[in-house]
Amino acid sequence: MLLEFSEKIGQSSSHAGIQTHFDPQSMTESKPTTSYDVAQRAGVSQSAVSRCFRPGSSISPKTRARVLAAAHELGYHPNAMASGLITKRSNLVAVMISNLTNLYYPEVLAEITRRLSDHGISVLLVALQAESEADAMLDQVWRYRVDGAIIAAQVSPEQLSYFARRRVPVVLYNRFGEGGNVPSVCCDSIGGERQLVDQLVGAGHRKFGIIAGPDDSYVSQQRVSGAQQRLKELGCEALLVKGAFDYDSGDAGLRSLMAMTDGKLDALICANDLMAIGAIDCARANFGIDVPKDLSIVGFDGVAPATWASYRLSTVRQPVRRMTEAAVSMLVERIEDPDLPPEVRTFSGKLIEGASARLTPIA
Amino acid sequence: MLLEFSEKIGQSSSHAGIQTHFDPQSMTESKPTTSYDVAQRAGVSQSAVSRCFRPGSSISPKTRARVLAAAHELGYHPNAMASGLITKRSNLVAVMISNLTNLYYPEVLAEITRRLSDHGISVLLVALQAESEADAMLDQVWRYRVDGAIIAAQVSPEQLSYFARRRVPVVLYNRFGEGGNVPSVCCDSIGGERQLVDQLVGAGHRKFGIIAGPDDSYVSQQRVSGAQQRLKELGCEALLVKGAFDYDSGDAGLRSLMAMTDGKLDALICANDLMAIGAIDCARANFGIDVPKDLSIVGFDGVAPATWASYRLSTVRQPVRRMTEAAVSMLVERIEDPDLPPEVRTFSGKLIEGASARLTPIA
DNA sequence: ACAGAGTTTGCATTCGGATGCAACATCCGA
DNA sequence: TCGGATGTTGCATCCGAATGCAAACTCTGT
Repeated sequence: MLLEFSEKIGQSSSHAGIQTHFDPQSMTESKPTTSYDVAQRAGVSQSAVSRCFRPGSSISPKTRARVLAAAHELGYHPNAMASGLITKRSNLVAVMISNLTNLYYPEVLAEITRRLSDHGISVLLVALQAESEADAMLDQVWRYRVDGAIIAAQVSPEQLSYFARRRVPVVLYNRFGEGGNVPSVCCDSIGGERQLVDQLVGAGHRKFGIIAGPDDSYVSQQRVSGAQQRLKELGCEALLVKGAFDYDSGDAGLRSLMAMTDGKLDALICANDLMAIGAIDCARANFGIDVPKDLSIVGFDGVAPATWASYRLSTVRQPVRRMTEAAVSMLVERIEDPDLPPEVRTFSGKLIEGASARLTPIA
Repeated sequence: MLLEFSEKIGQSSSHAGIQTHFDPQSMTESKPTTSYDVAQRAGVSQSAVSRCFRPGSSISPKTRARVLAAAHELGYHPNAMASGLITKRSNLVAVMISNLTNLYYPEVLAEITRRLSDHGISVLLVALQAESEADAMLDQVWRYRVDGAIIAAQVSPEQLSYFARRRVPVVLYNRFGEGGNVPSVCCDSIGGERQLVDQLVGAGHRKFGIIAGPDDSYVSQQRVSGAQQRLKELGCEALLVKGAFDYDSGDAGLRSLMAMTDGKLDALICANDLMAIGAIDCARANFGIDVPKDLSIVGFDGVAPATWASYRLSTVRQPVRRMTEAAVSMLVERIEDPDLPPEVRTFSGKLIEGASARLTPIA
């Protein structure tokens, strides 16, 4: 036996009413308690027990007290599988996330989980690594009859339409699906990048480099095209290299750009913070560049390390709390009423001046 | 309607056999398909359908093919709640994590999730923020009748014994419960710290500072006492300040220690990487200290930022893959056989030399 | 063609809680 | 004291898949 079973169970059997013999010993061996056990102990019907745990049901305070007491004594917890079976509500929501190691998502995940649990909803975590895994993982999602899903991962349109067909509400997080026909929560990448570009150009930068994220990333596309577009409007040239949203991509990207421009680069726009951090480290360590004096580097996201003294990254911080709050409430609303129209809520990020980019003209 | 329902359903109705009328249109409206629907379409009994999806059941290849075809056409997925109800196996495992924002846990979480899904097990994520939430969150855990739990969070002994009483297997991750009576997977904190101390002392450091983690953290206690003990053995003095495992604690801790020692500090041992990083930044930015020339700083964990060029932290890296692999397999074994004895598997971390500490004597 | 061994199949029941309905209790005013 | 409005309660049934059992089937050797 792993542990001592020492809890005081079956002691408070002093209240009146019909009672069957209750053997504390059997607790440790018997099958988990059911509503029938509780009903028997409380001297009521199973229905009454059920109603006790179902808000809004008709039950007298007296019965309720008796039942709750019995339930507590027996350590009873309603079986979510049984109740889900009949109510067709699992109170489970799938949260699908691609790369948990992205530094940005853990915060999002923690927030979402907390907020969902405020609604009495638990999280079925689906961590996708490779695109190919999605189908296998989705099988699990279907089996558990989740009430909805929050998706911050690459999911094919077919897979998305599968959700729609089953009428399982979905909210995309920083993605965009099916021409705006799927509810989603996004941070305004284009606006954010335009702000960054405006500041950088206003400060006198002219020659730009951009390190993009993976091709299939929606946010990368948005951020890059937002920056490119604004740079074009302002008559600046920009060289583009591809990255993978990770630290090493920042390093590699900067090296490529330095080679391409022969070192003549005013500012570097990275599609996320992690690459910006990699680029800063590379600039300093490998090229002896003073950031931001010789080169301005900006990122996007506002992850925790961006604020660290070594970087003090100039970036656009996504309003994680507001975004997760929106995602959860949009989802919960659609679980209540699946016919709500799709809606795309876009949030503006906050420009963080930081100290990795010169954002004002030289006096 | 949010999406076009254009999938080719009900087209491949060319195979022989008794068939009822099948209306593709009804797919979009009707209730989700059950094993009875599949049975009817395949012209077999519900039992046959069930056996098709249950490995090891007796079913002929022919029937199997028919059923699978029908299931595919109808988009059928077995209802995990219904099957869990009768088999008493939910195929759910609770993964409880305290502070997801700790940089170390996302990696662990991703690994664990992936490995569990290899066993056909899904993850019910429980993200604890405050200790006080644990009870409310555990209620969810009990309702879903999880098959087991992997716990990397502060959980009270009472709560742990609750698992034991219900015979729900638990594996602790980097914790230690009930005098070794709970299966657990740990990284050898004491050994790791001793290695660090040995190296530091061997390199000539004598005056040490230690920044601890939160009082209630098991790993913090282990790491700190491991370091203290070895330092004492080697006749070195060490000042201790308290932290909270976050970046700011590194900063604050270093400031305290500098004040206490009047700047005369040879080496700083931080109970985790994040605090070490905070301390490095603080040393450089606020005290103009050259790390590691004037001060050696070491951490513990081996998180991703520790490898970044700005830090190149000297630390002990936990073998995350081996540890998660052990945690998952220990749990799965105990789900199969709950009577397996508790077991504590300890893994040695890997010393990463890095460049934030001078680990060899001055020539 | 048939007995017998081995396979495959369907029937009926089960898991634990939710809920419509009817029976019952309670309380109010007249 | 009684009618009726309101509030509680229990009964019976249902949700969807798994499974013991017995019936039906397949195949083998003779």
